[in-house]
Amino acid sequence: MRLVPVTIADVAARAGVSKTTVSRVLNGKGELDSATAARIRDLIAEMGYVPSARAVGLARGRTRIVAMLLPSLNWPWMGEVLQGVVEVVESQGYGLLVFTCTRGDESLRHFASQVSAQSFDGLVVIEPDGTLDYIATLHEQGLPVVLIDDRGHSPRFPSVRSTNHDGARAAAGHLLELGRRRPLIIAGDERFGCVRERLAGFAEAYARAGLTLDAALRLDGDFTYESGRLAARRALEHGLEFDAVFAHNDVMAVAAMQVLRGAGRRIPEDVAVIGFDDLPLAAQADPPLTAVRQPVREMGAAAARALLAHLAGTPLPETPAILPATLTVRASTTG
Amino acid sequence: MRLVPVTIADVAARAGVSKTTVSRVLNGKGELDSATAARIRDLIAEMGYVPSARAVGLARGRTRIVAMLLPSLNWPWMGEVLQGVVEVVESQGYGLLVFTCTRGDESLRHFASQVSAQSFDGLVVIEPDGTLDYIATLHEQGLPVVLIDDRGHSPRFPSVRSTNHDGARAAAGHLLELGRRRPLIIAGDERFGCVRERLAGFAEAYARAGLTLDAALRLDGDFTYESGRLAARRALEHGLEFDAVFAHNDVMAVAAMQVLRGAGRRIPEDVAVIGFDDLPLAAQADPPLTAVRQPVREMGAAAARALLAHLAGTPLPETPAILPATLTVRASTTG
DNA sequence: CTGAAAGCGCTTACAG
DNA sequence: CTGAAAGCGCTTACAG
Repeated sequence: MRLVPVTIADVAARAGVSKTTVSRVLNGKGELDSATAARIRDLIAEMGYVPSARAVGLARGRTRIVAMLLPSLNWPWMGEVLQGVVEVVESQGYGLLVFTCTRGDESLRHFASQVSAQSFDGLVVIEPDGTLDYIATLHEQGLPVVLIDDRGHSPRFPSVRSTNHDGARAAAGHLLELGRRRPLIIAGDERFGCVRERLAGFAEAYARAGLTLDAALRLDGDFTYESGRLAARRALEHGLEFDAVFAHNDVMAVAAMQVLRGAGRRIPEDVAVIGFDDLPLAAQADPPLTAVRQPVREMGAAAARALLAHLAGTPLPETPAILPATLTVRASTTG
Repeated sequence: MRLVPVTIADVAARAGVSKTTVSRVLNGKGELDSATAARIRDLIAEMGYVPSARAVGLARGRTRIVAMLLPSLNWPWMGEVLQGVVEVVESQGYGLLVFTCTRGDESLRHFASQVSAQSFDGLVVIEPDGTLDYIATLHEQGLPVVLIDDRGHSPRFPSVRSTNHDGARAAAGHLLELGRRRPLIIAGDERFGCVRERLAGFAEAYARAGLTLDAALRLDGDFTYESGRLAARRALEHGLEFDAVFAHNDVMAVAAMQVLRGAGRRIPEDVAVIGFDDLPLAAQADPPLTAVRQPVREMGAAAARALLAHLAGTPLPETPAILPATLTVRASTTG
């Protein structure tokens, strides 16, 4: 049965009409006799006819497929984003093609050739390192693109982002309420806009309270578990005095908690700890980790919705869509 | 430029040859004058011509797209599997279409319609709950399918799995070497073949050592963090005596560790703990968790390789491909 | 309200 | 070694 799929010609023949007519009931275009329309509809159901995606795509010049380009699927929150994208895409009857960049240039070549082959109608992207200009080029050439801006790029094409600044400010506000005046900051790489925003938002809340952050209390990590451990160890070795930790992601926060505990610091009594992202591992840490929640799944869904709306005719907004990052309080600060 | 893509007709016209000839150099079929071939090749490069995937697909009756069907992208190891699949698929010039089942029947309807529309050439699947028969049907109807058998289905179509039995036996062997004679087992749902295999493998090692496991020391979880905590709490409340924990995944193992520690048990001195899967969270737990490693990424890659080989003409093996699950020893047992 | 015909951009016998 | 023509399975002016 699958070997001899039914085509529009088969349906037309059995209905005794032209392919044009069948095509019309399929697409609901043009006025047609309601009786024959009903008859054809029944026949379609009975024969289990589904138009070939390939043929429709060629005839219409569209694939009804959306692509997602991302650095790697190994990152902890990548699954969440993808889930947000895929649900929206599927619910509109589109397919989702996934491209990864783990094999460097070769990955990118493969992706580029699929772009040229017009394998999809639009693109949602989380920037693989160093590809922002390339993506901008695609956008300029007319490929509908929406960026999920996890790094604070603020590009000159449509994007979705979250309030890194406000989220960090909320974290600082929470620590201030708890009377913590000497927070240790375990930051990410400052080349990233999101890192600069988080640093600024955090500092702003302290400044408003009339406090200046001690520059010595800032250590830079790279978002990995190991770098979180390292930062905490350094802070201890250098004899830094701090009563809180604000890490730029959950993994570094958890790593720091472990090191501090191992050194005899009580959490949160001696050191209150806050992470960023609020992945499942935050709630499952010991003690459960207070964290700024990034709505990654919603960001994926929002990006997909914007892209699909564009494909349906709505112009893409040129200003980024901004979703709120909010604080989730747990025992690592209020135990 | 993207708005007026170059076609094979454009290349043929500029080269002063027929489309047939261009097609031949594209596909390397038939013998053709090496000089003209070279000239056309240069022209193709110069014009940046890439054949339309839609047109090629229609003409050849193939899409060069592979689909992956899975329950949800939220599961901790799903990203790893997908990564394994996507790398193989991309390296062969195929595209990967991802389908999810988070929206229940509607998701499945969407997927089914894409099957009927012949949107892809083959399928890699991690079984969404209750779809095994449906997938078997697809296979019978001629759709090339490979199952990544995470649950021990042992279906009657091609699959990839890991040695649950041997992995659990290795875990037990390790505990026996450490002199642990009363292991608490936090199992998964026994409806899953993988759970039964792990129980059997674990028991076998103890039996060989002349020891019978105390049935009271087995509690059932459902692979979630909460169920791991609950099992550990129950064990404590019931006053069960145990000197080790073997959990059927890492998350439950970590949850149990936290509860036991909270109750004053030292790990590993009082209780040695072993998980299953060996996700990043195992190495990042405190103490680092000994775990049976499931090669999920390799399983994804193996499934993709088998599928692509089949699409290229090699018959699919009817016996499952079996990858080894091995023990990674860390401080939760040997601290 | 309906159909014949051209076209989407390729591939593939077939003929020379 | 090369090309004309048919075909893949649809959609879409155009005509009636």
